[in-house]
Amino acid sequence: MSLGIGEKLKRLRLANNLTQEELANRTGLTKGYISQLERDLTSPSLATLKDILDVFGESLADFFQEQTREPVVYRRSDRIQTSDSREDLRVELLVQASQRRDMEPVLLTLQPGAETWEDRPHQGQEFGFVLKGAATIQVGSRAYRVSRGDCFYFTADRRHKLRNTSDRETQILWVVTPPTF
DNA sequence: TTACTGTGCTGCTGGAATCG
DNA sequence: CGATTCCAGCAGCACAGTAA
Repeated sequence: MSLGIGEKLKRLRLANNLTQEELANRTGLTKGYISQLERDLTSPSLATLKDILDVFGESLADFFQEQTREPVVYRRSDRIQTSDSREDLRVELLVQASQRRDMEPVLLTLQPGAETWEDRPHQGQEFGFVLKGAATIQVGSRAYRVSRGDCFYFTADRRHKLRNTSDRETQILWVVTPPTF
């Protein structure tokens, strides 16, 4: 969630212990106009915005970079279930889509006997950590059994898939790079 | 193509009203 | 009573329409 220009300007002003009137005096604007800006009832020209930011010692670049900075924390409620999900297999994106991502962390929840789709060879690597349960991961012609606390890491240049071979629900934190979801 | 005119939009002002 | 909001209005600019 990014703040609007008005809210951001208000925070800057309050952080600098200025009233709207004081800021107006320093920028050569009027206090009424400052009020409108802070409530997003109007938007400043580039020159005016620069004048205001000069008072706070902040550049236009810093101001807008802050506006578009991506979140650091992703909550449980932010998770998105992908269309790959089925009744016996849940695939949840832990981090919302972004153009700048280099990896894709996913939470896989497999019911007993459930199997993922078979992934074709592709560039990049895959990493998984078994949070609970146990499973068999097949990479190329070989199969490896992993259980809670184990992890796996392989180059994705061979066909690979995962199957819950235990009689309990199995949950795996899976990180794919580059993102494919 | 150029010049003129009307219109609408936007950034901003200034002072009165309201709020806490 | 200081801080903030409201609001009518002004200036400048872009743009479309029209006449020459």
